[in-house]
Amino acid sequence: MTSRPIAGVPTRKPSIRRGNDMHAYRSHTCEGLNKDHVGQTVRLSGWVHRIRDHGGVLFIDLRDHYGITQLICDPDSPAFAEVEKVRSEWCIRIDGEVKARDESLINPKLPTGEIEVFIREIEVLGAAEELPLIVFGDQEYPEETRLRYRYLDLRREAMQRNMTLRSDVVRSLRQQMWDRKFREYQTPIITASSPEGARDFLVPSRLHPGKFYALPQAPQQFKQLIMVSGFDKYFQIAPCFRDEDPRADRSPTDFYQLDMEMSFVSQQDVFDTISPVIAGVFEEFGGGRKVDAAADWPQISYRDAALWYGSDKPDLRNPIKMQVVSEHFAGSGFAIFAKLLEQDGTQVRAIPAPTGGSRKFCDRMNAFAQKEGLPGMGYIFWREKTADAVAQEQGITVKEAQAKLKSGEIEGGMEAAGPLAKNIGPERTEAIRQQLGLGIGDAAFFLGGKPKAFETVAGRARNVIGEELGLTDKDRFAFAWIVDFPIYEKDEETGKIDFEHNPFSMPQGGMAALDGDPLDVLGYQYDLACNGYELVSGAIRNHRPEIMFKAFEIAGYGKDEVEKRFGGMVNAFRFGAPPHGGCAAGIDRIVMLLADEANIREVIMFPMNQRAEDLMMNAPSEPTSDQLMELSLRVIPQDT
RNA sequence: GCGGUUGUAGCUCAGAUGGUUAGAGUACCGGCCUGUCACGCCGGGGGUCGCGGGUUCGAGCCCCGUCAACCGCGCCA
Repeated sequence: MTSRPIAGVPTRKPSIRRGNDMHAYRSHTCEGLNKDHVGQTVRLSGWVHRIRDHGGVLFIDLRDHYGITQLICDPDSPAFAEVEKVRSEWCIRIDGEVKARDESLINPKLPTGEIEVFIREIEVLGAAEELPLIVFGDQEYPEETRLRYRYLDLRREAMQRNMTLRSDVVRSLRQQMWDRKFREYQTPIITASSPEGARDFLVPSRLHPGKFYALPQAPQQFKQLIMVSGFDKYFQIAPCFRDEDPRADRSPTDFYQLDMEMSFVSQQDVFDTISPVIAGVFEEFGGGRKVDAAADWPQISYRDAALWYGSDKPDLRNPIKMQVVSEHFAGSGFAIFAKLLEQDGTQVRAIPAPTGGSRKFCDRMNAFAQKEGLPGMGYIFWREKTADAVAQEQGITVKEAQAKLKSGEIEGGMEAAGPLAKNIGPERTEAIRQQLGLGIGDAAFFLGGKPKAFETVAGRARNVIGEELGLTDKDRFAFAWIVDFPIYEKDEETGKIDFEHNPFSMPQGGMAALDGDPLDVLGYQYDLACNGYELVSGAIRNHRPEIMFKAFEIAGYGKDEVEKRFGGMVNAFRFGAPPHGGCAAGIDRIVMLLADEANIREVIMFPMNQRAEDLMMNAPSEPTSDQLMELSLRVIPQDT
């Protein structure tokens, strides 16, 4: 017997004579039968996957969660007339006899391909109407249809695989955390609104008319309080609720994090703890794709990441690293950049593009930059010297130049092409080439201005260049810790200083650091980037009330304000708070990467659509007037 | 809120330049078929070409508006 035991299903072999003792629905699963069972009477339940009706004999592929078994029926069976009626996706139960297939009829594609079950009896457990989407095969369907009939979509092989993968990943994460002496604790789902960060989902209170609870954006304050409470190591597979607009890698409404926190630790301790956990699931479920060893994950400062990769979640499968090349353009003949560099805070940066040395490619990238809202992207590319150029240099005809190049009489060598090269002249061009380490067949793109203004687009260009030139290694998970996030940022318009990330992080240097320029203050705050996604985010927390008040003061929040907003937590810090820190890993994103899906909805059982609607359950929906009354709420009609 | 892409049968898609009754595959229904495993063969039903307006003798195709889906920007401590 090779079938896995099923909960509630007896695993003993049923005998023909004891057929009446059989489990009501099945003796085996649809993956569990093989030639060892030949001659036995078995009972199977599942869905009609595919029917092949030959008139006199008909075949049904019966599918359950575990596999597929071919059923066969012909007029010799008392059930034949009933069996002829079934259609795709009917849920049925059959009794039948396991028969060996003739050597020539074995289906090597099925684990059960050596046998088939001759139907003696059939019971229709659930008939199906005409289907809005077909479970069999891998035809694509509009997402709207898939979401509306999610239970049918989920029956499909790819979705069964994604969801079981997700379950397995969560199991593995839990196990690894337990192995590291963490315990899982639950935190409230209905709590108080936290004014920082994303929009909250509010929950009206019936007992307190006019007041609202909120769904937690993360168990952030609770896990810190758990540390103050002395539990030392906490984790939770935690639902998080944020009222954000969705993206392909971001679920609206709710998503799950592996949330963890630990006491008496430094930043490096957190890395050392969580890195092997993350690496572990990627190794276990990565399907053989390369996983950077956790010990080798680089730690890159936020500032360097912005400069080198134009992103705080760089895709390090792509080897391209941007560089500052301002000096080569300052005072050069390329007026646009030369003039630009006279302004404060401006730079010219280069994106080296090895093997990108063709005008066609460079023009395409330039067009990409323009589409992204930049004036354009200057470029230089290096190629074998053309006969034209040689002729001009030597004062001979092009034909002569061609001949001399061919005979080897003249060394061709390298030539820089593109409008930029002409403008800045050969020396500067050569200096740039050497700095970037490029050669014949390569190109470089240039962007200038205030870094903030072009950095993000430069990062996207880097991605596209890496993709198009095939430089990005698709068969790899590349990780990096991004560290040293600034605590504050300045609003470009208002000039106001505000928290750049979250207000709970400990500033590097503690209280003393807060005396200088706020924009120079870095936090013990970090993200883990993988293949261009932010997978983990965390910090060593600020557990010192006096530093916290000072930190808030810089961002313009008075003591009263802090007491009001974070009173619960700040109060707790007055009673012997331990130093602590942690992080949270996005489970949906991890599974998305492992499943090699580009959209997070592919790894969520019942996701919302792009407009945060649940098409299957019809959410959100209008409340009844009774419900509103009870909550002391009145809906203001939207004017259109 | 803004930008991009898409919208033709239940589904996937085809319909050069505007021109007869809008097609194919698949699914569905009926018939035939005893070895298929994407079974095969014959027949059938199924369309306000997202919706509204305009240009034209004539619009699936051109123009304007609008709606929806997805992707992105803003947003995401």
